[in-house]
Amino acid sequence: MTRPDLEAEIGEDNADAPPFFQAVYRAVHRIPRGRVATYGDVAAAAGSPGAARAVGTAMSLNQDCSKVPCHRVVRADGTVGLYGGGEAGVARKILLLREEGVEVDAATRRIRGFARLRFTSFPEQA
DNA sequence: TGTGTGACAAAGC
DNA sequence: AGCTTTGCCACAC
Repeated sequence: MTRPDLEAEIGEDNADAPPFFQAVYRAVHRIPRGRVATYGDVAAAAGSPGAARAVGTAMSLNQDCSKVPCHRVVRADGTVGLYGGGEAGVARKILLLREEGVEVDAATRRIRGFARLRFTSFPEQA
């Protein structure tokens, strides 16, 4: 993949990130609107099953939210998890999800119909 | 090389 | 249904 292609996919700034982070960003880029994936799902798609924690680190350093919709990456227990900016960030994450039709319980922060909305069929990487 | 750091996860209680 | 270990991984220093 050429650099311009990479920049178009994950953003110019993200194109300088370490290899694993780039793989993560490319995977997250593929999560369809209105669907969600867990940190573990993304780790597996990026080629490192079990690296869920490292995915969280990658998300926290994401430089281009328009190309890498990290609000669609949630916890395996069905709760939305964290987001940059502390509590206000989490509120923003919930809002973004709601805008694409993903309903989140305000009290428990659990995604309604999580199993149904969970996206795992990432295309196999070239 | 070794250590510390998390937007996690599964198991134990 | 919750809270607390314990294990995990890639990365930065």
